[in-house]
Amino acid sequence: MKQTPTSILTNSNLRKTPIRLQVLQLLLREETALSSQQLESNLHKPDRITLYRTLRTFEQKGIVHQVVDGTNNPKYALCLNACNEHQHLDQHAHFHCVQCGKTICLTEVSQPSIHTPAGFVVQSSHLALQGFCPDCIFKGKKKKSTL
Amino acid sequence: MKQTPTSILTNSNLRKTPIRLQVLQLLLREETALSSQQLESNLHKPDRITLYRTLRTFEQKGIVHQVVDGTNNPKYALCLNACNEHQHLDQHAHFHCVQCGKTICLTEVSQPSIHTPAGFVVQSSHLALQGFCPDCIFKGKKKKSTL
DNA sequence: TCCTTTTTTGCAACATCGTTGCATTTATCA
DNA sequence: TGATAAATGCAACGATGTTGCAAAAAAGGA
Ligand SMILES: [Mn+2]
Ligand SMILES: [Mn+2]
Ligand SMILES: [Zn+2]
Ligand SMILES: [Zn+2]
Repeated sequence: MKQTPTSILTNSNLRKTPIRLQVLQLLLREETALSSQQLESNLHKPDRITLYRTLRTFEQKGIVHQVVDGTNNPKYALCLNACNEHQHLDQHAHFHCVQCGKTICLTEVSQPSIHTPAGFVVQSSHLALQGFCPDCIFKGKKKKSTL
Repeated sequence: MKQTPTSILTNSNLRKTPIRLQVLQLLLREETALSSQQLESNLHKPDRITLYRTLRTFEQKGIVHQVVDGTNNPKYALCLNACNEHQHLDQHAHFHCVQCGKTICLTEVSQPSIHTPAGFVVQSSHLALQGFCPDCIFKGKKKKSTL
């Protein structure tokens, strides 16, 4: 079934409030991961604190996952359907375009298997790639998008 | 030749000031990457602003590299000798211990080669691993170290 | 529709992190 | 031991993120 803001909130037993619906709408429309600032500047009646709480709630419920893209500026993207309040299953790489600033989930690129030095026990990993996204390889697009 | 705080500053044409010498001493002694807060709390007469400027200068000169360990809290570690003011060559993975909080450069683990989707041009990457470090696999050590 | 219950919001207040401008101090070297 | 350039220390500011608490709003049943 296709996901809608309403269906997502219903499935997670969360009330349908304006900010939550708007955040989900933005994340569903964009294919990219968004920072809290990017979300805030695209909301209708934004309240910083409510947005932070919204994102935390979504993360706890398995609706969004926090993205590590190497900028030390946390981004948020929709989880795959398999995630829920008990576990996150978002083991894919992420790409950050140094030209337009977009951060993209590479859902088809799974975490590489690493030969870790003896004595280390790896539980999870983040792979963040930097470079040029398909839109930016060709000359035209130069400016950072606000979304 | 063995690196000392003094030799490092001399090689980079930087003046030998107390804070710079202390930061280098800490980074040389610890095998781990340290955050600006961790550094600050282990300095003798710390000034936050001077420390930030010190770290920025060191990064520009190829003395330290900023470490992405997945916590969104930037860490700093000494570069290999090959780095300089023109280029950084620190393409290794980093490990963050969820028990003791230490972040360790895995200099022997180089970046994995990734099969990126068509259209993306990768220039650099960060691989951050999370789990238990050798010191923390066995029961004893439970508390986060301040260094 | 209206009332009750529970969740969610909005605001104030605060903490941490990081940056810039500028006058003062200090390291370096002649 | 000065002269000079580099580095520091401080004030001031902006951005980010958190908590407590009273007010508002969503949900569901009467
Ligand atoms: Mn993702
Ligand atoms: Mn490193
Ligand atoms: Zn791009
Ligand atoms: Zn450890």
